[in-house]
Amino acid sequence: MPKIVDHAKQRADLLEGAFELFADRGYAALSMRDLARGLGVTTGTLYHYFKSKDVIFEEMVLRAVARDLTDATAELSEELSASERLRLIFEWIQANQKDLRRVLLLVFDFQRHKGDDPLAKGLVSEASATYRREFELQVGAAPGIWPLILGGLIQGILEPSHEDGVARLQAMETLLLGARADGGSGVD
Amino acid sequence: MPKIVDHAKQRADLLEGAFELFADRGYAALSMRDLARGLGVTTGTLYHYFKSKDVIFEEMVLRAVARDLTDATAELSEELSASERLRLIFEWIQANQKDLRRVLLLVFDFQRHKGDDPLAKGLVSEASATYRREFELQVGAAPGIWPLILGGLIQGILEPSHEDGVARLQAMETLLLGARADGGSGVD
DNA sequence: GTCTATATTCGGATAGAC
DNA sequence: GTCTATCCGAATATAGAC
Repeated sequence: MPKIVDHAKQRADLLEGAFELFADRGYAALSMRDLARGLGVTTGTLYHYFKSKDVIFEEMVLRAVARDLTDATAELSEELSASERLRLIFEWIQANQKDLRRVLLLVFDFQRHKGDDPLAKGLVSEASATYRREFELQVGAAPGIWPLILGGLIQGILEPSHEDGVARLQAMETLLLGARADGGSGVD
Repeated sequence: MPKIVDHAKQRADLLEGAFELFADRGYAALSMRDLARGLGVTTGTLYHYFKSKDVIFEEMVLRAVARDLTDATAELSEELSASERLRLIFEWIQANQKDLRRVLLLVFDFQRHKGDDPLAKGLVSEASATYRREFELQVGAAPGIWPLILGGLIQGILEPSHEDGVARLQAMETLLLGARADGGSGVD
């Protein structure tokens, strides 16, 4: 009788571990060999569960996005105002900013390595849009708020010493109120 | 007497060409051989003018920053209001966004390759701070405006199809006015 | 271990000002 | 012709992949 393993769970576990390894070393620099070694399996096992390095990367990204969205919105209830939801999401982002920055850098490394491969671009823009849409669903689509979120993360990468999350949250609230005052249909 | 070439000009020309090559291929993927070949010289020549690949990269970045600042602020006069200056700078950024995005991606590639080398971090944060300080000098330090600039560029990298510069400019003007109304001492 | 590719070095060739 | 900054590219050393 063959050894029975939960195929889906094994895949999920591998993807989970792959995230840490990719985030640390980048897409290009992490070979399948290193990935396997870091996961405690062989390349043969990896290829048994996944068709290619790209497939691993793609599934890992989609998984991470889904987990983030669940996690970030877990405590948001319908009864909260847009402003309160914004504050809670902002706090989640601040708490997870280290990981979020690693993801951004990983995505840029992936993009660079793939040149202008349309598949890669599609994955990146789809993942990015998923975050953005959920954010706009939660707090409204006031122009500028989402780029301000992204910009805050980038600023933290570029100039770690020069950060002021509180001021940025206030700026986002200003934008939120501004859009409300307009007549509400603020579309970015 | 020896052959005379304008040493400073030759350095500048090499750095100029190096920018295009680095921006296209990234820091890690561009070897000194390829760089030399792309510039129409040999590695020997390169090392005659520069101590190392890192020095080339650093000088090239500082040069590009200086050129950008001169270029972006060329048409700004003292008589313009902060809001008008913001608009002109924003238009310059929009016109040069393709290059600016390439520079951002290049910097991220450099950072990844250098790990947490403090010299590399210093270069990146110094360059970033130079842009930011000049911007704040020109339009004021209203919280959120600078990250919003960065975020717009990043959004363009991640989701090229979903861009709205006009809305972002309006958001920045809102933030500018908000800071003014506060009493003016809005520090990010 | 071998093989490949890299950043860097160095002894010599070249050009052109005097 | 002399001199030397400039330029060349094979050689070196080192690192990593396999």
